[in-house]
Amino acid sequence: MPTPQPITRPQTDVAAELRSIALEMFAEHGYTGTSLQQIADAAGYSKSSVLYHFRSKEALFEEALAPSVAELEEFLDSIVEKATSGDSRAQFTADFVDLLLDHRLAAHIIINQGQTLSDIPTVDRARGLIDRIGESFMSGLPTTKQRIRLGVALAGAAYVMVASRPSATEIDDIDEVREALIDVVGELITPLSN
Amino acid sequence: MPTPQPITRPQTDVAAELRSIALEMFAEHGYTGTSLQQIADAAGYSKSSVLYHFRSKEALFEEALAPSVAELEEFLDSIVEKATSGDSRAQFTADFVDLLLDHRLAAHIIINQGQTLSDIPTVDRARGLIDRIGESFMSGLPTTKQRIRLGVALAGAAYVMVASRPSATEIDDIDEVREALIDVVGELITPLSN
DNA sequence: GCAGGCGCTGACCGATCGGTCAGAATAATC
DNA sequence: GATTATTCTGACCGATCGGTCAGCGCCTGC
Repeated sequence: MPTPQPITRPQTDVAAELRSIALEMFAEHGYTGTSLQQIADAAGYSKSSVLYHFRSKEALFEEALAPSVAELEEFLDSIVEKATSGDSRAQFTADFVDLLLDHRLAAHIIINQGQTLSDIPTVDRARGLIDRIGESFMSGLPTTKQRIRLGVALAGAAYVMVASRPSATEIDDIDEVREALIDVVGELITPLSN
Repeated sequence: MPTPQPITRPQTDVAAELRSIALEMFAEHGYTGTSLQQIADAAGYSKSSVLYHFRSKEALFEEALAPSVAELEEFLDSIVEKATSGDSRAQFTADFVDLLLDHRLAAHIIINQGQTLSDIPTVDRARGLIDRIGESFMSGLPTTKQRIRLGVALAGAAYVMVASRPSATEIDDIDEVREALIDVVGELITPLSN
């Protein structure tokens, strides 16, 4: 007999299911381009039911994004601890690419729709975190060239992850993508002279 | 007396004005996030008036995007003529960055909202053109690594141009941006071995 | 059995969406 | 000045938007 969960641990967490489906649809069709009705239909519930689990569309959006943003924040804090230990640069790049890959839907949303949705707190916070990457990683005031290299690396990586050719990334070539991304991001993010 | 235009050449082309305003708003708030009412208000006309000049919202969107897409197509044709003349690589990169800068709103829309709006003919055509860049520029079948480098370059550049820090790109540092973009795009797009 | 809470839903709300249409206002033609 | 196009607009349309609410079914604890 499998250990029965003593406290409430619904084997099918409806809220989590909705968050997952919503995140996917927000990434694919945009926040304004996705209606609660569409999310409800995709999940097999009624619109009212979605609004029973989440106060509003914006609340659903924020909760769907929150875990990824939290992990990004955690990642940044761990980076600051290590400071700029020099040779950990390569490790940072690999970890960062893995973070992006793990949260590619959220990353895609923040990068592509970030400016549009900057009045949503979680999105705004995420954008601030991205700025922190630049500040902490590049010594002192970043030059225009450095800012552009970082921007190209972030937006480019986010785009490639979701838009990679036809549809969803196939599992068998994800390692190839990962390797190529680490390569190109590392190249862009390494602070060159000037 | 300045030469009076013999045929109708309205000194203030309302349709062009609407296209311009609409393009800006579509880029900033997304296609689905921008309503005809908002465009009309921004232009100082009524919604009915906008629909007098354009058959539909989608038609306005397509016409606002069309000139940029046409110029991209022209650019690609001129590239094919030159074939791969080798040393013109640098020239290509500079021309390409200039093209992106000249049409940065349209580029931003196509890159960021392209997959969402791929059912709109002009957008779909533009995405096809972008694919052509990859095919024509990289010899034979592009490897995963090459495709990713191109994707990063395109999406990254498009992002930087519109999202470049606070708001609209200031005129005085546009040369600096241009230079940095040419540098980074050139670096990414140059087909390395493997 | 039954009371009560939880998950869920349909009906409904005001607002706004893209779009139509008849007609007012303006400009051009004779 | 009268006629005719050309712009432009308010009123209106059905559909959909995000969101509210009363209540239905169902499981649980007594």
